[in-house]
Amino acid sequence: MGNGSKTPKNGRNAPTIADVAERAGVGIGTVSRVINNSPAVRPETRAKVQAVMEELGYVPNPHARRIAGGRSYTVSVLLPFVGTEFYLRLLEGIEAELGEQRYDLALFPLLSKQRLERFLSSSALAYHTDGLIVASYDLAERFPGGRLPTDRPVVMVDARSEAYDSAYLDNALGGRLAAEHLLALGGPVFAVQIEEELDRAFASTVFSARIGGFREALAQAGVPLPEDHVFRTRLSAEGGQIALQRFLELQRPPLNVFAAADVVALGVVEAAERSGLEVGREVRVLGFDGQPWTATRGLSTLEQPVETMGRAAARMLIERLQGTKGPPRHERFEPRLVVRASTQIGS
Amino acid sequence: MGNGSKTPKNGRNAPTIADVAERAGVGIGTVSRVINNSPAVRPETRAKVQAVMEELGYVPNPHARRIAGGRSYTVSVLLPFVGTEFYLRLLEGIEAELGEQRYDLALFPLLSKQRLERFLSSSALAYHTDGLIVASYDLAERFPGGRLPTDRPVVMVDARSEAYDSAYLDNALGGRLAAEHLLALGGPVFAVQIEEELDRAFASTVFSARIGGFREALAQAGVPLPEDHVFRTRLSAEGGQIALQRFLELQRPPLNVFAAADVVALGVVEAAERSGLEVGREVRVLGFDGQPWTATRGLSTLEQPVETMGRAAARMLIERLQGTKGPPRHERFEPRLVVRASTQIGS
DNA sequence: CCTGCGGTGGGAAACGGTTCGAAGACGCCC
DNA sequence: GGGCGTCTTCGAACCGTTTCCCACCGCAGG
Repeated sequence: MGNGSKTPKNGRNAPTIADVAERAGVGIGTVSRVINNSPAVRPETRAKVQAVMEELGYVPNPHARRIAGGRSYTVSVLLPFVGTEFYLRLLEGIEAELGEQRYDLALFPLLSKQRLERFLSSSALAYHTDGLIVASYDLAERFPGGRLPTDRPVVMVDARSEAYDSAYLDNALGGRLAAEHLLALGGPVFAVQIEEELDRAFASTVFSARIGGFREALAQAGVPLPEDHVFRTRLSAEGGQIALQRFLELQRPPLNVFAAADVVALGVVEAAERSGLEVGREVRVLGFDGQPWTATRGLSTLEQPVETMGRAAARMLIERLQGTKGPPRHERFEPRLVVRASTQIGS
Repeated sequence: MGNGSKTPKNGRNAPTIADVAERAGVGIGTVSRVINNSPAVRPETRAKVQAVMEELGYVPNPHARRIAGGRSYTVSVLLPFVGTEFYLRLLEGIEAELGEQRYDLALFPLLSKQRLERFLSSSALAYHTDGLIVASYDLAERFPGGRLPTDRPVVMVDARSEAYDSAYLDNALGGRLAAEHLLALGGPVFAVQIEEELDRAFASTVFSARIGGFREALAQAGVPLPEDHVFRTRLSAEGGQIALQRFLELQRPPLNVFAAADVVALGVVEAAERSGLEVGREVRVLGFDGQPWTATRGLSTLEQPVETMGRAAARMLIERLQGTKGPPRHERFEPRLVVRASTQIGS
């Protein structure tokens, strides 16, 4: 096996920093500096090196980076193990921001508490990462001292934490906006609440915050929400279908329904259509999340800036990784009411 | 900051192989051989080294292993992004087997096709692992040539693939067993089928195989299954609730329901209880999966040896990693009927 | 013309492991 | 007693990066 002939193609042995250096006629240190955006490189040199990297398809080996530099340029993202589009969008945002800073991410689905603890303590995993982004759960509060047993920086997203930086949505505000909107339409108001035990391992509070804000705004307007106007279900479209059935037993159309999540709102719409009721007139439905498909289904919703929140979280983490000190910072985001056919008479 | 005093505790700087070697009075090569179960170590030496490793809390750095040895002793597990207990159990099995061989795993939730392709091609991730275990989807068939674009070994679990080793359950057999059992009870038979688009990114075939076997066995017994005796829903307990509602519109109790998944069967049970019907007599319910909680809920089910399948998949992968050649091997597993109160008259 | 200095670039050392050639210890045989 | 395997063990070399020290360059100032 003479290794005289280079095989820099996407084959078994990838090109190394030495290959790049040689081909570009510079030293390995210079290549490293280019990779790490060090300012101490002349623009022409940088361009030349980058061209060679491109040509050779060079990608720095993260394991080597980790071992040499102490950092892996990788962050772990801990996310609930539920299949919703929300997390897809959130990751989109996180990844966009991390990518610009040449960071990678490793996903860690939160399947069980046991697994989480193994992840955090036993260091044997592939998750030897520089920092953590935790989505949707305030994991910190379930550990003694209110802090995760790790010395790496942590940022919360879609959740607020006292102990760590966080980027979160004002869910209660969303509930209040929902109340205002539905009240303006006139007619009785109902709500679909969602069980917090998302995946029977961890509990989130977003849904109760949404319904809480809703209830509060209604009360302030002098229209309290009766208990039987609230239906609780697990997170599924079918739960929304059942909810509307119940509501129709109590009340003849027209009626207004606020669902704490778009998926559930979709079920309400499905059930209405199946019952031959006109959505937007006889049954008005307002969801929450702003999932992409709500536009084509004509579903009114409270849109949250998911990608933006993801980016914000990633940015905060990177700043911490670069040494920023100081008390936890919190970025608050607001949902935006998007009115579509499902809460508008006719088209 | 004199570093004269060692801090081998679980602090910032973990002990290295050199620390262990020094403390044990051996060379680093010997320590490495102990770590890797090389036979060329005297038992007493091995014991001594292991004692020191224990004492120091030494864990080999996977990045260093990867860089030095070419392997990372880590395998990726690709799994659908749905929050079911099935995957928890599957991972339990996989992890048990891998752990015995000193391998770690990195989870990769299959959120979208786009993300999968990035994972497989762009090598920049932390997922520089030695092999892949793919759960539930025959991902291979969606790539040109019917093979994943990777040269690392691949094993399928809970799915069968022509191109790769696989450990899978005979779902059709489960359906047939279900049919036999329900027929023996007497009375009309219904089925709840589940949408294959588990998480709207990838499609699985397990549910249609289950219902397929069910239908086939019924037909053979001369009791074909009418179309309106099959209700389709997404995977959720509420879907089961709605299904029973529909069935009760067509048929007065007693009736028998086979649900293609335990979660859905649970919904059927819930709906029956809410309607004041006696489960096991007026409504008989049979699930599929053998989730741990079925025991306490008295739900009859087709139990699958999930952990065992996971172990089998991991074992096959490790063998491949150790150089085993040859055509794809397939391990077939069979579900086992567990009869409980939900398909038994009285207690 | 010499000196000093900021801006660049080169490459040795280090990171924490694996691997492999070499060497020591020991027992056996002639 | 010397020759020769076998069984263990040692530690240097290496994996692909980062980091740091030093050298070099060109230019302004004395």
